[in-house]
Amino acid sequence: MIRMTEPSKITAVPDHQPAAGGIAARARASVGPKYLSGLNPEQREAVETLDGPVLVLAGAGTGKTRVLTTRIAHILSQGRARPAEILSVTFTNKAAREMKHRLGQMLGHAVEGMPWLGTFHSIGGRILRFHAELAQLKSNFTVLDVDDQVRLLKQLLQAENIDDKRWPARMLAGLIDGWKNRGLMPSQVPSGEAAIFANGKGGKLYASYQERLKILNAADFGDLLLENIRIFREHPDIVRQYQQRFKYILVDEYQDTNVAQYLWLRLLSQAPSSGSSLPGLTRQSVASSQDGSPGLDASRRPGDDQDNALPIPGAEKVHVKNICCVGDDDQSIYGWRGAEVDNILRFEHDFPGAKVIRLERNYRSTGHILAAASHLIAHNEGRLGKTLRTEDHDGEKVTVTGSWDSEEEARGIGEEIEQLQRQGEKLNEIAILVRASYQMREFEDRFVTLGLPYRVIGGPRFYERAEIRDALAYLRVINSPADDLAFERIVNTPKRGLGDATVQMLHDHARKRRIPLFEAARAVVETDELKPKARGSLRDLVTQFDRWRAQREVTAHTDLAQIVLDESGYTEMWQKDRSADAAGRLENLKELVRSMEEFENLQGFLEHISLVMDREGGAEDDAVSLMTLHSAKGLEFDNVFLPGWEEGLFPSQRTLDEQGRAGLEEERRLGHVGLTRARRRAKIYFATNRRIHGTWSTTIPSRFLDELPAANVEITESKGGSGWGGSGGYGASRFDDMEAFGSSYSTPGWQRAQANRNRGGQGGGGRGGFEEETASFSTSASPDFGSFSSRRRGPLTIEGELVAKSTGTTSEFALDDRVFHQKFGYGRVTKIDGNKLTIAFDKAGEKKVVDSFVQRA
DNA sequence: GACATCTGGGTTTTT
DNA sequence: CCCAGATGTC
Repeated sequence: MIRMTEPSKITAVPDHQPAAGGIAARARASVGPKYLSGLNPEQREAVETLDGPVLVLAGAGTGKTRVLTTRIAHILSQGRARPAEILSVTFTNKAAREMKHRLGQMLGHAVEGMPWLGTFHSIGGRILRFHAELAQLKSNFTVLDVDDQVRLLKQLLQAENIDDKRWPARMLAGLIDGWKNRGLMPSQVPSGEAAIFANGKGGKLYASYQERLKILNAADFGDLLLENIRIFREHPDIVRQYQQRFKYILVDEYQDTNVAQYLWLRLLSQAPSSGSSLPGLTRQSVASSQDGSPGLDASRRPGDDQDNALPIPGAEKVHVKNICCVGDDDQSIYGWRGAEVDNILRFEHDFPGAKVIRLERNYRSTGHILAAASHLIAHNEGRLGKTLRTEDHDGEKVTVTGSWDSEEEARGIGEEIEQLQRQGEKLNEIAILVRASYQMREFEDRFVTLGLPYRVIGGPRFYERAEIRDALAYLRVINSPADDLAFERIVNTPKRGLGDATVQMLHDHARKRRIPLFEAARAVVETDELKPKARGSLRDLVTQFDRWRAQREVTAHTDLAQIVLDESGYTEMWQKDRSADAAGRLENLKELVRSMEEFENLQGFLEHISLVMDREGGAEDDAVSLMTLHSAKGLEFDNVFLPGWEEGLFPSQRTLDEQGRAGLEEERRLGHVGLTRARRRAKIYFATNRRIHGTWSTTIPSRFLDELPAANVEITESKGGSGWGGSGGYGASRFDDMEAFGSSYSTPGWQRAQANRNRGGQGGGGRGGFEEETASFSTSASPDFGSFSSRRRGPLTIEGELVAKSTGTTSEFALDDRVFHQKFGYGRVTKIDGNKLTIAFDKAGEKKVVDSFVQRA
């Protein structure tokens, strides 16, 4: 067994007595229910401590989900509560689904009766629908997504004559979102903050935005919780009702909660008997050792004053009931969108008498990987401190590999993946985790060339796709005629000759009479204010909607959706579209209609679509996963590649600039998350030159590399040779004074990296002459590429890889063939080399691809 | 009103 | 460099 020797930085909680606890646990284990067997003593304690507040600090890979689901099973089987009396919140639908699934397995039947297991937003939305009238909404209100929000704000800005170039709607949306995340209603926004937008109009805009939402019978994501909080505060009888209902509360990923979610939980977690105020709602100052940036600090904290003023009447005495929060402060990576690590750091203070349980036994990674991750995260100061340990063997060391530039990095990783594949590794067990999504393209290009199957995780979600949003807009207008945003979205989609001018006049008309756009349209077609052509198509549209609404009564909602898509000409619009992704979009539309079957009716579907629709699937095929570090949280792979560990990219310069020390610590946690995704192999990369926004710049290795423990890390040479060209002209490193764990590294590569780093400063000009086309060669086939420059300039290198990789068989394609590629669309074959084709794509430009990836068009 | 050209801006992402 | 939004032209 390997034990990390890193001492806990903060030990707010004494260690539990291993002897006594262990014996007691073992004694119980022999008689306990079946679902408890196989839990280690800490996990078991987390499951069995049912009374009072519990914080489970669950490090990466320590069986967090298992504890949560077992705890629910335990509560149920002990008869402590019925399924409908347990509130269990997660952040993502995926996590909620996973819990439901595992619970079903554990209990041996599907968990139909857990209506309150879901995401914060879906549960908040559910509660809000019950009390919609208290928020001046109807229970069929629409949930707006960011796009709708921004368009609405744009309209408000126009109405106020504010230049939306100088004051972009998107920025205002971000501000409002931030306020809502902090639980602030328009009247509670600190005046200083409200004033920063549009010369003091920010607060007023927030207020009028809220008014507009009510008129549109709509709520945004933030409202789903904020309106809950307001209703709870203003109606003690209602909050009491929920407090009584929820006998147990479980929270997943507590480190990611924001202030609003925290307040919401506080309100629900009080014992119903006390209609009391909440101590601990005073959020002043927990130690803020990690807050190094005063400016940011000031902007993050002002909400606190507001929190102090919570208008909750009643006695002092508080009974907090059985709330169990599970989280890992070391995996808090969403501070930039309002998550408050403080929530978890302050748990014991907020919930007096809380029991804190640490899960420190890692069941995922090998010794070296865990040691590297632990050592890295130990550099953070603001943490509760955990000491992860594993009983697994040491395994392979974490590797650090430097390359000349990002192309070489991608090439090297591609080769290593092929190597792993030859060793029998499943591609599904290989992931590349990047800091920023622009890093992905280089890998995609490379994989396409190699013919290596891959999938990108994350990216635009299903319901964010234009075609889905369009289809939904049609259905929204049918369901809710007051939904102006939806109407506006589809009024001229597909093109009907109803452009800006027409819409503008509908707006005027609607505003004058205070009616929705749709009704305005109905009225306007009776007049001759529009040109005959526009008038005709608008009349047709109104008639169509009337007909669809009538059909709704007698037609299944899935059929109706299909009818609407067909009759509106929307399907046809994509059928006619010759672009590469049209086929995929039609497929998505089919998928949308199919997914409607799970819902009772149109109303039910629309209520949930914006909250629970996420893309899934595609996991059947064996493919390498490509994603950001953020979207990797919660996942694990045998083999994890971590490219781009360079100053500026990772840690991200922008985070450092904006959030200072706290930002650096969050970046470091991101590194920790990345490493702990790996079960057996973790491979880190950095490049000396990287192209950012089109220009090449020279970079220096990430300071995080210095923070890895030398004993668990192996420095390897970049495949294909000498790494660093170091073109001089640097200033002193900012990090010379940082503790350098890696200073004892002795391989040539590392020394060169160090030498380069110590000369390093901010990239500055290194615009090397890399304009030449990618030198794609296969190292294994070309052992003697000596120096970088000889590789770079030699024309043969371009052919090297193609020759090496060619199958030798003649391609079934001929020059000038018209072909279609899933990703790049249509194109023409310009060159053939064995099974590798060079294709000039209509949209995507010239690419080299393997012939099996294209078909004749 | 529809299409072409231009400019500016560019982490991370859930709901 | 590459995309989205905004402006300009027919």
